[in-house]
Amino acid sequence: MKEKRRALRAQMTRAGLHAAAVKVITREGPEGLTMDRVAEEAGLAKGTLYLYFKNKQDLVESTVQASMMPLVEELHVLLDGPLAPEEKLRRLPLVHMGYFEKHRDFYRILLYERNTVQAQCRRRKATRYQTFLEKLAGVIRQGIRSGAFRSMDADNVAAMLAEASIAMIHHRLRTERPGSLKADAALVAEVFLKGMTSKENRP
Amino acid sequence: MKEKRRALRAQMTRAGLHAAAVKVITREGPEGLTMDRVAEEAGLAKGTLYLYFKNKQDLVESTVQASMMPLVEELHVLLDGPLAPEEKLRRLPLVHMGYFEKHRDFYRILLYERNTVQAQCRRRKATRYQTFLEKLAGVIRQGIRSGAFRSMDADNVAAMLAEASIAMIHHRLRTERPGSLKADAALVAEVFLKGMTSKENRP
Amino acid sequence: MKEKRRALRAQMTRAGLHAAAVKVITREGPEGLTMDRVAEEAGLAKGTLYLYFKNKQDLVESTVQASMMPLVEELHVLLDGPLAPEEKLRRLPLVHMGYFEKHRDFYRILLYERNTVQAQCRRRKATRYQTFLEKLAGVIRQGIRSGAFRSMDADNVAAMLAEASIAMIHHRLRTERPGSLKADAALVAEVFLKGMTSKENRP
Amino acid sequence: MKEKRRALRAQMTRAGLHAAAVKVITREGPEGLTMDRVAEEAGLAKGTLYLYFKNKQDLVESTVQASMMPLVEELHVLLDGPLAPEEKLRRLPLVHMGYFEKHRDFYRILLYERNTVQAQCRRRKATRYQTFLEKLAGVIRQGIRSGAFRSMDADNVAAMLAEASIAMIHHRLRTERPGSLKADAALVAEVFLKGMTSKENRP
DNA sequence: CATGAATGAGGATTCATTCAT
DNA sequence: TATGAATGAATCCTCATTCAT
Repeated sequence: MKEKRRALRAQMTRAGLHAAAVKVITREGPEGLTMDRVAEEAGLAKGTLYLYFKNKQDLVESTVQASMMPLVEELHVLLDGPLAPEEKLRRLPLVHMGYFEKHRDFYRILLYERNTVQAQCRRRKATRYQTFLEKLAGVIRQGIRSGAFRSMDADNVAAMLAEASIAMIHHRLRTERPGSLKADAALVAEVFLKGMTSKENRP
Repeated sequence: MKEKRRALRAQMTRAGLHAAAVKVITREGPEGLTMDRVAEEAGLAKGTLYLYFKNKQDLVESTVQASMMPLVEELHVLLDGPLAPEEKLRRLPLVHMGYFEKHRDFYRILLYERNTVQAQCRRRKATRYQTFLEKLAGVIRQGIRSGAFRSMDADNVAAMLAEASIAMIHHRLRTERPGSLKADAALVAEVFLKGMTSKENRP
Repeated sequence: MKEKRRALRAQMTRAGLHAAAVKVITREGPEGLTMDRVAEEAGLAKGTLYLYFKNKQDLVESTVQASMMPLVEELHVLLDGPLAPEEKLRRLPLVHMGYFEKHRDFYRILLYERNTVQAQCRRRKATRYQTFLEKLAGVIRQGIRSGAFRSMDADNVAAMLAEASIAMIHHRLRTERPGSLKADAALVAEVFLKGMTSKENRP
Repeated sequence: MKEKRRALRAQMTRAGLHAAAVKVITREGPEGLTMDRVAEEAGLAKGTLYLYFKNKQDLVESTVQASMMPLVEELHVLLDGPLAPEEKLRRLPLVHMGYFEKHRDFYRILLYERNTVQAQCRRRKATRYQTFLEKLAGVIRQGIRSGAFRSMDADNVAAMLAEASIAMIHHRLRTERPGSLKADAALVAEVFLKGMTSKENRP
């Protein structure tokens, strides 16, 4: 009973600290993410952070994880689902872009993670992003086998598609009054689907 | 006369410092870029750096500028050239990717810039990258007007294309033995060209 | 009645905390002695420690006191006993060394105390160790008066003897398979007894 | 030329920092040795310390080394010299004690080192103190072989002798008006020499 | 022009101690 | 009594920047 209460409260504080970290990164950039500022943003003392996170690294990883998990979940549900590969790819950009449309703050986190990826690549520690890319490549390979797409390097195309979506998100966030989200997502989907289809392109 | 001599020598020292900064970023990562290390790498005293650059920021910006200028030059030559829009886009990825294939060190700089860009975006300071994107969008608009491409948001597609190229570069750098550069560049070009052509794909 | 019960329970808790502190010092070294760790080792909450000890310093001093009291007791019994001075000194090392042979953990405490003593010396607060040394010096003086020992500075010899015993303890603890405790204690006793006897060694 | 100047000045600054560290340890105890205080004592900024020492540990080790080297030198000269073992032991306490009589501040350093020894023992890293003890044990073994001393565990006696000297130093430092240094040193020497001789003790 | 010693603000982390429950 | 969340001072260390030579 009491255990649960306590665990619950701890989880809430952790969530609050995640939120504070996101705000700080959004406001000050990744370099500006200091324990002091997170604590201040959260209205707690510096030392308190260390009751909830072992490290700065722990705080950061935990924040990234918490921010991205729902998206990753959605993406995996889509990619693992029963739809045809074409349909999966068609819907992917909307899911991807929609998430950051809802949670604009998380875009900075996404970039933050992408950079961290560089460093971790050396240590060969698989990141969520890489896992996602591999699954996406798998779907593309399916599409190739099924004849929906022409033969090509699936890993490369997967990376291209993902980055194109992110580019769109970036562009929308920087634009004063971006157009319809659906339209933009559809653009990404169409370009890639058309670009990947096999047959009758050269009559 | 003497003025020129001096100016020339200064330019050479600056170039040497740019190179040193690139080496340091490549070796130690962006976080590891310190004035100390750049000075050591260049074989100069720490204080000397401040004779050539006002700031660390100045050094960094100048280094990025110097690293990217040749590429930007090439890209502008291509985009401003006499070729048809389709042909320009077809050649773009090879130019883009080829540059980083030759100067692998500069890829880290590219990423470094992309991050820094975020901060500068707020100050509404146009970056080279944005200028490039706009020019690329212009070419795409031409293609749309000429009927080569179907109607779509040129700015968005420009960003997608650029980021897709960068994704390919990234992927190649991380892969042990990447395939042929030409093939990969062709993949990007084909996907986008096909993806952008107008109707006649759906009969 | 109830008063006594309570006081008894309090004493037991204090004893448990002493034991916990000893364990922590033994395991983590003097620097590693933190209130957190003592609490954890004792299975109590951090705050609870402050119900039993005013301070960290209080806890430490109390622990040292508790660890050394039995030894001090034994030593005083020996020194205050009815034996002849020579016999007292002969038995001293075995008592001294035997205690730490039985309670190896307490050796760390002994060292810990010896350091802390430095600081307290200034405050002229007599320590148990000093009291013991003075009593030992008294016994030596007796021996000198009785003609068993030759004339010399009793305080100095007392300190020498005590430290020599500790050195032996230290040496034994660091040695993989130390020899017989009795033999080592006898060595200390003999060296000092011979060294202190009066003339008749040079015929 | 200039190199030498610079190196010389650096050495002087290092020496000054050693002195500052010694002062701080003497004044505040080993726990009180902080980089801040050393810097303040030396009249330098915190950061400056790190131009001369990699670490706090580096500063400490370097300080201990610098403080103890002359003594260690003297001791080794004595023990490696041509004298008979008895004579070496007879002179040892005076050398040992005389050093700290001249450099009273270094006594705290000696204790500091002795403690650190504990920690390093586990890492089996031989310390100067241990090296000294081993050499001393060697001399004692010589004396045993030559028949000057009776048979006994040389390592143990070496430790006893060394610690007895230190005990005397300690005692002298704590006493308001200690007696003659020579007399005290002679006391240590006599007790041990007599205590170690072989022959005619039991007539 | 060049140097490099010195600075000091800033950042991560630990830990004794308090206090509301 | 007992708890444990919260605190904030203290500590080690880094690094951009300045300035006297």
